[in-house]
Amino acid sequence: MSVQQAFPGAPALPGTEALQRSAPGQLGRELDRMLASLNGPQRQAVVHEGGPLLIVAGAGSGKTRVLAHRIAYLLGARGTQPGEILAITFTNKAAGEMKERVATLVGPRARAMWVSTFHSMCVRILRAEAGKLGMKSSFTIYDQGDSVRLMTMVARDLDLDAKRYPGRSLAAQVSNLKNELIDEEAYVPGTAPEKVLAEAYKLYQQRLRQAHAMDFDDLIMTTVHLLQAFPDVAEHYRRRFRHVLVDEYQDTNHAQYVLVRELVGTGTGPVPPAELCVVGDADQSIYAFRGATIRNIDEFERDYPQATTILLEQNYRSTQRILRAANQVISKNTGRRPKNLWTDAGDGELIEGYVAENEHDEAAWVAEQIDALVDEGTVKPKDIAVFYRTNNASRVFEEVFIRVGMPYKVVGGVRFYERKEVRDALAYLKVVANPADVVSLRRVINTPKRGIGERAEACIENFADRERIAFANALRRCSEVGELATRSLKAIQEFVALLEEFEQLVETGSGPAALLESILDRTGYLAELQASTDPQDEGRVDNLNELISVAAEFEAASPGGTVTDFLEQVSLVADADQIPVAGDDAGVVTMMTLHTAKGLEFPVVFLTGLEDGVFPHLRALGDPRELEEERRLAYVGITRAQQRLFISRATVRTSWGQPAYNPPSRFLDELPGDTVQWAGKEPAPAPSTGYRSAQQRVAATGLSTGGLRGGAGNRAVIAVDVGDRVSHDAFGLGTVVEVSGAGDKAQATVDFGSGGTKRLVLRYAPLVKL
DNA sequence: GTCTACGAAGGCTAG
DNA sequence: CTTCGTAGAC
Repeated sequence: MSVQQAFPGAPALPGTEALQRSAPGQLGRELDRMLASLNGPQRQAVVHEGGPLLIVAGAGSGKTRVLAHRIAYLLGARGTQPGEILAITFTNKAAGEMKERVATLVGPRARAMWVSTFHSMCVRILRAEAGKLGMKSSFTIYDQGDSVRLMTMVARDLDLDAKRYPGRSLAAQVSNLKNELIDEEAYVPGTAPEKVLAEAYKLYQQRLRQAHAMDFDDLIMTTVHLLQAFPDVAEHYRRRFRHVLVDEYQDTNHAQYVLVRELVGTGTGPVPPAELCVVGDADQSIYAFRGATIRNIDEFERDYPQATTILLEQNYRSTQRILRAANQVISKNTGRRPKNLWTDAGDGELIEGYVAENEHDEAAWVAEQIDALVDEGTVKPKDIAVFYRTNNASRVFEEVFIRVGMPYKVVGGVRFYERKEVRDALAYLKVVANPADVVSLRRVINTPKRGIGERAEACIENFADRERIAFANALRRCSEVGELATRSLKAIQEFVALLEEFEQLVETGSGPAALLESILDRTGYLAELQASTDPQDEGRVDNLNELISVAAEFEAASPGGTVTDFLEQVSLVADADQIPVAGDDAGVVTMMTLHTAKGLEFPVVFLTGLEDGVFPHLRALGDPRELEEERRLAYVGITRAQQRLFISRATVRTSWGQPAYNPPSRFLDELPGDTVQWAGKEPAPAPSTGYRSAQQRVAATGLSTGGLRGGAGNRAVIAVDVGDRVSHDAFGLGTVVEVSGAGDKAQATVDFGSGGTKRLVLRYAPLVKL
């Protein structure tokens, strides 16, 4: 780490004449006050000039503040123009907040900065440079669902065995290749399955091009290739962005890493390299599954030999006790740069733990604790967050919260934009904005049912192939197909007329909201839902109304915004973008996955499902590297808590419709013993008798538990048959060779291969059926 | 030819 | 427990 220039006191203000004229002296005082509010390393990070800067920011060490202040300092004290700044954040929400913070410091000219996510930034560049790539600037963005659907179509066209090569898996592999910047030309397959993948990759890319579409990973990869293939384009952006700031650098993948490098430049051309500032914490890297690699942060100094590293270890968020727990857990990971978070905030209260009988009991306990905390009057629901490892865990909490009348919001999960009706409606918009978009076109061609079935679709496709025209054009020329039934032909003609009507609407200046309303009305989509007796469809109507509101809001916020612009905004939203904004009211309890929780903080945090097989996730148990990632996830979870941390696990949990006896999470053993106070009893594997579960207590105190399933009296035992493959936490994989007894006394003899043959009581054995 | 109902299969985290 | 694919009914 290089020695930093001491805080320069009252900084001179070179090159900000305009500002100084409008606010003489005031900006200087503002900057002084701003710098004085930072600690030493933070201040160094803010005022650092020149070479690449790595800020290793521990959890809660004020990195967002440092970034915002650094930008303000660049603008206020170093004469940087807002247009020269590119800041890349993790979510759109973070980008918005960053912009706002800077705006309060330097005024409305902050608007000229680029503050966005990687994906938004790439879309912006790609739309501007689409011509260079032979694309229309109104290209459609395919999300994961679209990619999988397209890949499934590709696999079918290649006559691939759907069992061996599911679209989902092929799409995932292609995604991984793109994250490594390996395009379909560069990919060199070795094995037979890889050759199949290569074929699928090629055809998939061809179909994307025909549809004028890009998938999520294309956005990054194509931007990199654009910058590499067109030096003039690269130079243009390098001239423009003299400062590149990247947040959450530990979550960048290879493609994003190269993208940053290309934007910054090496200075070998006519433009000197931009000033690069990255912020991150290797201990909070939790996105390996989408290609993120800690390497990027660990090797920053090797990638940029001139780099300066600044370590932020003082934590302004949590109590010392919470930090001690977090430090202890993360210290079990190997090969990490040692880091020790500290605070002068004092010890704080003990972490409270609870061993629940089952997941319902766990949820009831959480609800009970929240109720008590809110009753005390010290915290409001909005101060409280409940975290879980996987989205499906939210359901049980929702059930209990609804029952006890606790206001809450689930962030993420079955995301709004992934709901069927919302996707259908958006698919119509996509088709209108981009008729070449086959995936969307085929999604809506018979939605709602209008008598264009599989057969008719195949006829059109054949015709399109024969005539070498696009599917959309074949539809329009359906009368020439010949082999179509009159009935189908009529249906198709009506559908085409409908599409033309919508296109007409856009040409006459309708915005996305009006178009959406017209689509839902004229296609009969809304009418069908309203006429339905299915109670689920009521919610669907609500969701569609919500979507229209979103479109109306979009129009209000960006006048003149096109349908394409609206679709872009909608496809790039993140889970974390929908976290409720803190107001003056009591707000609601927030529930989310640990992944979504990254970057957030709450006075009170509940960390649930601390069981081996849940958290750490089952898929990570056998893999030390994945286990370390789970541990980082635990570290992220613990460090979200400001004042109070509650942790819980369930002795038995229903998963996949089967009860599973999960052992305590190994992370529990890694917590310092004196930081946790276990409620009710010691953390023992078997539930003892004679204590009342939270579920029973909730029932007794009038917080009715109604018909909670899987209660204490209704203990289910894992059902296995001879020949079943099972997994045991300690013994590994095995095969059931004998079953005896019934109910609680049921036993199974399991052959664990090299692990020997064991006789297990199913009631207690941590056995999972495969 | 198209729609609906049933059985099988796969299940995490996300822009 | 959900989503997908395939078989039978309209």
